[in-house]
Amino acid sequence: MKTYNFNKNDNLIYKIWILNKYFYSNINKNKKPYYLLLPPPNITGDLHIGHILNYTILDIYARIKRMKGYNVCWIPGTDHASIATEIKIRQILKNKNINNISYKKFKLICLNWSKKYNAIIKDQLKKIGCSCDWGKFQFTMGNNHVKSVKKVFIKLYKKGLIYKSKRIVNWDVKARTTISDEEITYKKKYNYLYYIKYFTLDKKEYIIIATTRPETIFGDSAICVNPNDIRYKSFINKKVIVPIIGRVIPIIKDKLVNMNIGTGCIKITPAHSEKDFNIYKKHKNEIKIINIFNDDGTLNKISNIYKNIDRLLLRKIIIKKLKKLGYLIKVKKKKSYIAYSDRTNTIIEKKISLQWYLNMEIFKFKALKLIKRINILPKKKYKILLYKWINILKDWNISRQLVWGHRIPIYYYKKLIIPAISLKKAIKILKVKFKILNINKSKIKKDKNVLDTWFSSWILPISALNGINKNNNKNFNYYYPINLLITGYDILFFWVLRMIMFSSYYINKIPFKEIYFTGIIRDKNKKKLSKSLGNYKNIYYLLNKYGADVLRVSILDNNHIYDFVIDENKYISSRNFINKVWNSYIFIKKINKKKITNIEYKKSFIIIKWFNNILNFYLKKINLLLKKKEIYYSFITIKKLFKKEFCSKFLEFIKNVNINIIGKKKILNIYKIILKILHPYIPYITEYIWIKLNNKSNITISTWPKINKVNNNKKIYDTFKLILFIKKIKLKNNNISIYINKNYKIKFIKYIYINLLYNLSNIKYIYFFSKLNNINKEYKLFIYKEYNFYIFNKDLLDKIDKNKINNKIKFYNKYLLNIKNKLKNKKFLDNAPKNIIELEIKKKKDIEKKILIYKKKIFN
RNA sequence: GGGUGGUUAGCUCAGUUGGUUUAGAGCGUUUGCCCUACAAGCAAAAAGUCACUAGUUCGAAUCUAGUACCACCCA
Repeated sequence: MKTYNFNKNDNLIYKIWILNKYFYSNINKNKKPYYLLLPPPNITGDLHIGHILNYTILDIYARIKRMKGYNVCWIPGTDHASIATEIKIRQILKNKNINNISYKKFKLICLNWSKKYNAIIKDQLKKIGCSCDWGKFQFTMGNNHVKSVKKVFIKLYKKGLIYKSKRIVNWDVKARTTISDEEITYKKKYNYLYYIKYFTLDKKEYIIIATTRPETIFGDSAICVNPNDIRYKSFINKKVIVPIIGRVIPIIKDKLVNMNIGTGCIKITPAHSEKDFNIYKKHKNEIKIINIFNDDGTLNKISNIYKNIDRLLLRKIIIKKLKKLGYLIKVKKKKSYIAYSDRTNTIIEKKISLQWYLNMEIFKFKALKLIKRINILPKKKYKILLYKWINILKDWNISRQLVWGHRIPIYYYKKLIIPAISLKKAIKILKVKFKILNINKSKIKKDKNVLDTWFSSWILPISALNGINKNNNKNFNYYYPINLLITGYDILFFWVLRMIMFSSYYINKIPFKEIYFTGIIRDKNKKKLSKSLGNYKNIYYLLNKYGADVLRVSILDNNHIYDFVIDENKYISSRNFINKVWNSYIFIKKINKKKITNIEYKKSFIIIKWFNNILNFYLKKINLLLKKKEIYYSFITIKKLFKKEFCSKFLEFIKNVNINIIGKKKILNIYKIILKILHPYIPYITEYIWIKLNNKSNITISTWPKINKVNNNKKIYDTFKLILFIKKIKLKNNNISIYINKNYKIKFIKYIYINLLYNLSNIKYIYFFSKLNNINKEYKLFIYKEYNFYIFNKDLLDKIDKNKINNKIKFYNKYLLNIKNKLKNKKFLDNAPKNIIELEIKKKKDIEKKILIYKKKIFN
């Protein structure tokens, strides 16, 4: 078979790995632990190529470390993603025209959804080859995790860090919940500023306010001006009438009002603006809070005839009416930034609301102390960013008005607030602590809010080892902290920073020793891959079309430190690469063992020795790159080793000589080393070939190749350099004779090397000369570094276009002039290092010779 | 408005301490080859004002500043 059949093999191979428990990890004091955590994907849908980027790089590290003898424990998991999942499910229900669903039923639907997608995600992770310990799988709504989250909440609550407070929050009218500041995107949009008249009680005077939101007049509590504003001094403490609704409100003064924006005079709606709310707090005695919205963004009872009309529609109605009644005097177009919800892409409303908050000060303090110990890769910029982020952190709104998520473990009984892990515990506390004996169970009420998703994922590094339910358990002490966390920089704030804060506070330890940030895969328009845009291909589609190894190569073949794009070309070139790996196996298998002469044996032996040197060189380079965590460069190097060195050179040479049993064994050893190096990057095909080669054990548990001690034989090195050069300039079927300067003859004096030269580069004759004059003018001069040699080949040179040669001569003349000027420059000669000057002189000589050759070509 | 990153061949990008780079690779294009691993292959060719301007330096794709465009993050 000429192409590799991944569909048949990949599943089978994964089964072999699982059956042999290769990825299973338990405490082994003789081995160094290597703890990895899979950044849990959301269960909102299946995985896309963006996830695969992180997981592939993680897998490479897991496999290399395993091969290097570490006890690798890679814990996989998924995130229940409370808000994202809930929105998704509600949307699906809405499309099916299912409304008014009960709490219990909805929760059940969510649970079934999570079961379905947990299974899909697990399957996809396995299909791309992730070597996770599946026995340790973590779902953020799993039993162990739910317990841990509750425990953490209660502990923080008891310490007084969690509190309830009425504040202005971001309200997503579609999802009907609060969302955090981080879940908001500001979009540049044109907006209109409306200038509206507010008359005083006697209707003789009026004041003009400018607002972008005329529909909020129902919530107007006051008009506010800056106390230093001369224009409005006479108005202060007077009263005005709100247009249309006729409510009387006071005019107050506050320094928070900017005199230069609009008319310098604003209306105050404290329930729906953070700034207004701040002003309200200072004037509590003078004004009231009026909430005008329902949870879905329609107007409430207070608006009377306008109730249940959406706010955006109402705006149009109100503007019309204001215009008709003569209140609206001016409309101004204005560019502004409008807040949209990341979750539902709807305009965010500000709303006053009672929410749970977590005081972050102690977390910030503890994290800043320990963050220095974390090694941040690949760029230092993220470290600066982390500090910056920590410092601007406000108290965290941790409650969400959703169904799907961790219910806040707080129970209310009459006026008592009881933090408890379960109803049973709450009753016990009531009985024991508060000594209430006749408890009316139906009057115990649980808090209706759920916790922000990140409140459950920030404890994951600890809770995945059950370190919260059983602190200092054996597993936890052995594995913690994570050795290397790999994740996209986009969740730096949401997740990474919070894990650092939690671990620092809770156990006074860093959660991970090292963090490696990757870029993000984008589409051709440089947009993030997202489910709502649908700008990516399904993973199953790609797996079926190309297979896991091709997918991995397509990802690895980009510098993933930055954001990048994968186009169809990448998949095709990666497929070609995998195919070549497969065909290298077929070729190796077909090598015939023959009985051969001593000279033939020596020839094959030299080729093998030469390649072992190359292999060592590459292995050193790859080890160094891996140590520096330069994963992209390591892959590029490995690809080059396989394609350019192993296939194009080594295997091509092998074709030209006969091989005996010993030779084949040595070739197989080389091939096995190549496969081992390739294995972490393309695990499936390498394992398949490994099995086909009749190895007793699997490549997954083989050891990483060591650098062999091979004598650096200059003679071999020089011979192959020359062979490769001749191959480069020689076209097939051209009769080439080569003349080598006698001074260098000594290098090839041994028959065996001469023989190899003939054999591998297909030269007809090799002559040695001592002086240039001795050579027939028919021969054309080529220069190869330190060797002077001539090649006889009329056809080759006749083909060369004279114009092109002229151009080349021009180019080299210009270049030569540069070098000559450089060498004339005293400053250069004084300042530049000796070797650089020597190099320039050498360059000059080389180019002069080249020009001479080209000139000869033309005039001959 | 503030910050970060980018601009190198038709496309996607490398270029790791300024000098072993006379700017490279893959894909695409053109040419020649089905020679018993691979046509998803091999061999070769064409293709570039390194965005622009100034500066530092003996020497700049590389360092500094500014400009333009693109993208992302934050408010």
